[in-house]
Amino acid sequence: MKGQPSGRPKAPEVVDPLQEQCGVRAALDVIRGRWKPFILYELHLRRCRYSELQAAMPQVSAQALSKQLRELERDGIVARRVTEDSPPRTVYELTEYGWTLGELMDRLEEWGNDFLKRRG
Amino acid sequence: MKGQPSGRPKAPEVVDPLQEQCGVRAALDVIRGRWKPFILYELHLRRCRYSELQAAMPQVSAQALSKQLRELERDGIVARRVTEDSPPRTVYELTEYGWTLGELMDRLEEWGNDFLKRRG
DNA sequence: CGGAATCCTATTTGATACTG
DNA sequence: CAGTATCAAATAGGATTCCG
Repeated sequence: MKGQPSGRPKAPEVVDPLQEQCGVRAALDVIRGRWKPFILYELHLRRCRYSELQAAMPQVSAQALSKQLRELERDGIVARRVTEDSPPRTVYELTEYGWTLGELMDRLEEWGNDFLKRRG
Repeated sequence: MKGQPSGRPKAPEVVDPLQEQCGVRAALDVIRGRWKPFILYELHLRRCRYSELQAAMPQVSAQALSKQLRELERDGIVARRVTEDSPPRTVYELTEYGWTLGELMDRLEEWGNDFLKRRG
């Protein structure tokens, strides 16, 4: 999450350092965006061009896709690469660090699927 | 650097990204709230009364705490129990199912702490 | 004490249009 | 193709107040 707790205009801001340094929060912030799990899923299957990602997720708007990709880039999960071919192509792929999310995503999916089953 | 990606996600066979039945999304929705990780952390240490949770998280408002607790209740993670004592006390505790989140939370924390270290 | 109701702000997401 | 700009809508979270 960006910066400080934002909704406290009047009170003097005391930010609990433990809170900002919380690993769980940090991890959630990285993967939390609405489309990020899907982006990660697609990119774990193959490198993708922007338009391929759009095609794989027809419901995401261009703007939303851009934003989530930039955030994933900023966080070192995804790399944007322009190929040397002609015509050059923009491709997105997981960074090496991005691949370390794999196990975590597996757990999330595992727990989440069980949750969905229980909830019916 | 690390060698080859060690945690390569096992590709779930067929995932329709359009479907809202995505396990990852479901899991994230359960734990995503701003205070939920902290609530889960506190409750994994001990049963807590409402006011104890407030004391443990001085920055959360009563309204926000209520809301997150109700959501966790709805999702079967947390149980609200009123004791038979006099005066009666309201206590919150993890359900049995709630405890199954433990491993997932550990992974999140682990990855997140590494992320924070890298980011400096 | 343990909340619910109300109101308000900030962040997130989406829709649409436009550009190199 | 690969985005950006702009605006509108939805949502999350906080502050304050009030109640049993």
